Amino acid sequence: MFSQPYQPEVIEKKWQKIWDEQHAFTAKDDYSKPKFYGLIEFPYPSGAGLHVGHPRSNTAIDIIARKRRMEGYNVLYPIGWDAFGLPTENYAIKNRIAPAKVTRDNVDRFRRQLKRIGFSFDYSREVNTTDPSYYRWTQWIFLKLYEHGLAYKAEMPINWCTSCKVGLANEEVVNGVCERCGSEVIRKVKNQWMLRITKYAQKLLDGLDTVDFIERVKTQQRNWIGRSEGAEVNFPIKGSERKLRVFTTRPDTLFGATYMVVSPEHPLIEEMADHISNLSALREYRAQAARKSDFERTELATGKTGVAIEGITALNPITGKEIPIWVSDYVLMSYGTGAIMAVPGHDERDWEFAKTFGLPIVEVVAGGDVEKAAYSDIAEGTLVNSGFLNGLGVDQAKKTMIDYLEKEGIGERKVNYKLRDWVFSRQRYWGEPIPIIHCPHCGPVPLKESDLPLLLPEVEHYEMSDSGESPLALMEDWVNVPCPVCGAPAKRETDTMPQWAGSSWYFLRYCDPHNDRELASQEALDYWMPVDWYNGGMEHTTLHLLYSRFWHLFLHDIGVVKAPEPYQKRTSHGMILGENGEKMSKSRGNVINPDDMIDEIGADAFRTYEMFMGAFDQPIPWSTNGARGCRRFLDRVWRLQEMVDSEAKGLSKDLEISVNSTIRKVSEDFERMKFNTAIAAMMTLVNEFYQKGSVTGEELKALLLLLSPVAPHICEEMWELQGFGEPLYKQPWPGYDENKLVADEVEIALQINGKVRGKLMVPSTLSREEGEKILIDHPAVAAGIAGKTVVKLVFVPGRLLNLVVK
RNA sequence: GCCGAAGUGGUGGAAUGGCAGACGCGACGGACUCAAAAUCCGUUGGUAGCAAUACCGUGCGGGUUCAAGUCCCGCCUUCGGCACCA
Repeated sequence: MFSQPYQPEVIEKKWQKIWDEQHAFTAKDDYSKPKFYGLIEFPYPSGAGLHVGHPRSNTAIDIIARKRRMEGYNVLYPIGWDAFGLPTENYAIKNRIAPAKVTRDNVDRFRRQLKRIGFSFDYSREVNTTDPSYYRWTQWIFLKLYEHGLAYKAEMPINWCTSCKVGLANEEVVNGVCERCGSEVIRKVKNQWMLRITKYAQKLLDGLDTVDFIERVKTQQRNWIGRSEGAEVNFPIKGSERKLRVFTTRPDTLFGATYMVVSPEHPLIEEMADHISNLSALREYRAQAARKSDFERTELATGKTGVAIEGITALNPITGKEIPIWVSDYVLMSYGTGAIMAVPGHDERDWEFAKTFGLPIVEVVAGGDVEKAAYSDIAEGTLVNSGFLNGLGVDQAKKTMIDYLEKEGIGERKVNYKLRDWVFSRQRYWGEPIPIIHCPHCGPVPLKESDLPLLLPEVEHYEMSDSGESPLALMEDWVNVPCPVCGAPAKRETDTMPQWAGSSWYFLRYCDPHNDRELASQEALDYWMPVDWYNGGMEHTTLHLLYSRFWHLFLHDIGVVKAPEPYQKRTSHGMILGENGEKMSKSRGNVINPDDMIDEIGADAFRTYEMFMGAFDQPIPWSTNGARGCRRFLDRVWRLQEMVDSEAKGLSKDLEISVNSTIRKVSEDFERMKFNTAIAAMMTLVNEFYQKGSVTGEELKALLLLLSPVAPHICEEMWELQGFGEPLYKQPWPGYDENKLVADEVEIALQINGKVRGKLMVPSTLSREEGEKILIDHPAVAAGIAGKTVVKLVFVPGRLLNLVVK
């Protein structure tokens, strides 16, 4: 009689050691086998340690990776550390410890925590973005981007904390105030490194049609890129050669353009300063707009402000009518041309502005009432008051107008994107140094590839300087170098790269992580890429996921990688909330620590609960009782060993169907990430074993194989205790018998007019005719149809018989 | 305002247009125990009924269908993201 207790704390350590010693999960460099590359977002090793969100993603792909190995694939399931970044630097400043040391400690703790959960990572391929042998290649990619004109320096407004006197990353600005000191954040123009991601806007959009990403990821990226089609049109300025160029998506409404608006920073104002009579008012307005914080700007988004430019007017190029030019901060310098033609009849913002300042509103699309509201319906409206466009629908009018503009040389077709270039500078210490030297004679000079990596020097203080420059600026020995071209005294770039740099290509490094000649060998990249399945958080959709696609598209264009897109499939998990249904956070006091949970119920039960708690793609509150329920389930699985019938061969007759259909359901559900229903199916099977009171060796084998990707330690241990042979991780994934999925007899519902009147066991091969007879004869049905006429009979084999009567 | 996701028992959630509530949590009852814990067995949407059973029930209002949680039209609410993008 089997009586050993289930002790996860013992067997989990035991099997982790065995897997480790046997290199069970090491990806092979055998490029002849079919491969599977599963990826999760590599963690940022924060001081707080692992939280319960990490294991949700990791376990999901771990299940897939373990299943793929059993299916015979050569599997790459790597792990690494995205270790540059602000929290580490801030912690280092506060506690006076070197960031490199903080990172080392945090990585060690994270690795220990992850190992405890039993993920089948290939730890021999670990990468760390702060390792010079890694960031050497991050810098190399930067040089390539620079060489191809995709990295440039520009005056860009950044977030500026008025109290700390430092530039802040967007992530550090919370509700318009500084995350650290709580004071106001304004826009300040600084010289910044930029990456020309906008050049890839169309490719980033087109690529989405070629990959298997969940729809909401595609939609969010499409919205973020924000493609819009229209035209750029030149408006002459009266009595001048200067033209004012605008972008519009509604060229059809050109006849209704009654004024123009330029953004406060528009160059027109200074260029035509001589002709403008209220220059000081305009400059004052511009200064005011600059002083506004982002927060204020959105707060004020309801009301419109503006100043008319006095002294110059524009001409509507179609009607020839003279129209005023205004300045307003609702027009952004960073989109389109920084100037618009205002059509108040058919644009809500223009309408509001016109009403505020008493500007004329002309209806050019009939269908609404332009005195009451802007009419912007493009599907219904018909053009009026528009000369040669009259009577046309909006779509047709757009085409006709653009053709006309191009023929007359007034304007041309144009596509615009909301996507902005990527601000790539941080005035921070803990990031990759940008490998550029600024020479007073030669301008920016890139380092030679052979001089990489450009090491991050050790400094005394990690605080930003008073001028808002990186701490590197104070390192005179490091900063002052001769120009590599002319030898004149020059200075190194002191900004560092943002955290997104290292994570934009880490999946390539995993393919060949120890290569010191190239970022990865061609063969390794050809074999492993693209990533077959990438799971991660929705919060990265328009950041990391977009940035890394951009880098990969670029690396494809310069011949480093074969395929344009890095990820074949992208899925996303729902966030785990606290027990009270709120987001987990220290301040709310509802954080669940995975270590505590594992101490109580073991890693296998923890993994099982992470997958069982609910639909994988939905946000879901944590329930410690629910997690304990999963431990109970594993206890029941363990105790199956007390009821093994060692005499019985194969599957017992009455469980054949259950076992086969469970194998099918679990196999299919794992692929669809329906882990909760897969586990439910296994619970049901275990309940059936208990009903029967015994289990055969074959039945137990099937269960252990199915359960092993979810709860690998207990399954390995039971496999060994039962003497089933070679370790479980080396076993093939179970198949099922198509002929053993349906019972000979099935229960069907008997319905009258769609209402259930009875249930009946019938042979599963029952024909429509036989069914009809049975139905009519059934007492419950006979009573229901007495005195009525049968109109129709609906027969769904194996499901129901429905009689329609009148 | 725009985009997206979602509203089902006390609770987390199941359900290719085909018997709503699988599986788990909680609760209740029973067995074992001196007792408790653990474990095992059972009950658990609502109303009425001793019962068989009947009626009602998937955010709200309509519709399509023999049949709707599921499809269509019109709303309401919650959550997430974006937000003056011309």
